[in-house]
Amino acid sequence: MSPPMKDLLSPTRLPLLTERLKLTGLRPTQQRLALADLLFSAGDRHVSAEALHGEAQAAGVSVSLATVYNTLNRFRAVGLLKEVSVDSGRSYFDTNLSPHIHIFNEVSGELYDAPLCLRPEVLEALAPAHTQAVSVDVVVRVRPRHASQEA
Amino acid sequence: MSPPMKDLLSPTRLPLLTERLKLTGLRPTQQRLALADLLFSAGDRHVSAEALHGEAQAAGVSVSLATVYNTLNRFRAVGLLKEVSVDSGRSYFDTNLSPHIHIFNEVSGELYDAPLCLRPEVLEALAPAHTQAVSVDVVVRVRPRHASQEA
DNA sequence: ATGCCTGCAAAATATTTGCATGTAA
DNA sequence: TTACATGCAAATATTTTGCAGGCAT
Repeated sequence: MSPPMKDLLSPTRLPLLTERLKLTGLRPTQQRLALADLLFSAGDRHVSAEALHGEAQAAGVSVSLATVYNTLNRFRAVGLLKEVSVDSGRSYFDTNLSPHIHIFNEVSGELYDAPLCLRPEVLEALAPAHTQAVSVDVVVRVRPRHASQEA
Repeated sequence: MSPPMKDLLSPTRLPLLTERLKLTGLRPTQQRLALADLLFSAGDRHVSAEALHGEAQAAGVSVSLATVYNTLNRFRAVGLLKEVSVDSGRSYFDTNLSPHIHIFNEVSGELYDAPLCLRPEVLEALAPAHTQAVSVDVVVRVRPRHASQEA
């Protein structure tokens, strides 16, 4: 007996998100619109599938975890998201599509962004023969000062 | 009825590997010595737990996958290996301990090394207040030229 | 002899897939 | 109407853990 999912999106953002999905060739379904709203309406975000699922539930959106995974993978496939491998065993998805550096606090789990200044010709020069560079992922792992050595 | 594991290691490498493990505080057990031999006797390597387990089996070394995981984690904990997050959902361990760049071919799965030139003060400057940089991981993802867009 | 190490299996975690049903075009 | 999307559950995949027995010191 929950309200229709569309009512959870503001009339301002709904048409924009709908258009954005259509441009990628993805159908603007209710679940995709709701997840897109959570992802793209609040600045740059780094989320795990589990975390996004939790946010959706909290927002009253009915969506299964499998659909969250499928949606994140589709969004990545069409270039709406980047996947970040900062911690093996768990995937994070990043709404910041520009080349940048991830600062990962190994103790708190926080993930910050920092700008990356890398001339395109340098990136291309790194690719071995007969390959082209697709992206560069930089992760700087930090700890609180004076913390112990081991994870 | 397999031969003693020690016999699989050359008399030249055995004492070196034994000493290396002792220096880290790890007991030089047969399984650890055999895995260390596979890891450290052939230049820089990038291996997954599963792959290393397979190599050990092929070499006639009796070792369980759980022990491979435990051993890789211990080796990393004492600084003999670095862990690489190039592909979420699977861990790779790297015997090259110096700061460097990973060139990852997304299509073939190959992983190459490239030197990283980064002044230490630049790395430190990236760490937010009250944190210190522990390491920097750079992964350049490449594809064969003219390959399609999607993973 | 003591305490760390191993093997096995089971548990824990993370992600993908099959299929019947639902929904956008 | 037709093809694509969703939900659910089960299947996969990866890694960790508990415990009885083994081995290095």
